[in-house]
Amino acid sequence: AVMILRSRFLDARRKRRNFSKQATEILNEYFYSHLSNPYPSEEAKEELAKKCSITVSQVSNWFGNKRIRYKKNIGKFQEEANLYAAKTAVNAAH
Amino acid sequence: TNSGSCTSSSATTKDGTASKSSHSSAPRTRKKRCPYSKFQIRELEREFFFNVYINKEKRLQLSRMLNLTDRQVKIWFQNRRMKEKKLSRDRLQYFSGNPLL
DNA sequence: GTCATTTATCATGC
DNA sequence: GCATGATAAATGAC
Repeated sequence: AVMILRSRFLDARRKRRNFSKQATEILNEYFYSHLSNPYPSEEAKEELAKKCSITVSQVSNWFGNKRIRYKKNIGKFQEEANLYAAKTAVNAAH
Repeated sequence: TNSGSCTSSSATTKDGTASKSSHSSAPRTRKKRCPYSKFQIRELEREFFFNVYINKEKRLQLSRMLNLTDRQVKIWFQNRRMKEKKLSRDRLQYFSGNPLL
């Protein structure tokens, strides 16, 4: 039984599973509303992790990947950026 | 799988003193990340298992054997310790909320 | 020394 | 076939 858990843990790490739609939504909202400084504090990471039902490490991974991939091709993310910019604007109005 | 593309030499030749020039901002090109070979990893892991912190002496010896710089070996051990710490954290989290225990 | 990070690479999802 | 999450070298703050 222990061996089963152990092996399950070992391959559960690199086996990739996409995050839920809601989780990606939450992460993107934070990223594009902090585009000038997309570096969440440790506390912010914990809160995001809780809201997204993922680990803090996964939040760090997501922001690391997002920052570099956004920087490398801003044009590709322009549409996405506008989308979330509008979304946060609406939220602010409420 | 990768062979000779990354082995030693590239930036190590005479490092530094290139001072010459590159005026003001010398954003010295970040060394390209080159994955280590299976053999290099095996030897590094062997030594890590033996001792999580490596001597300067063994470090030099190992770097020569693996055709890496001392700095690379030093950095590898630092990263490896961080990996071990993260593995511990993940194990704890993974097995903590487990219904079968 | 640790540790967050950058960057390229790896492995998978679809 | 790329998008995406995780990991592996490399840097820099402290």
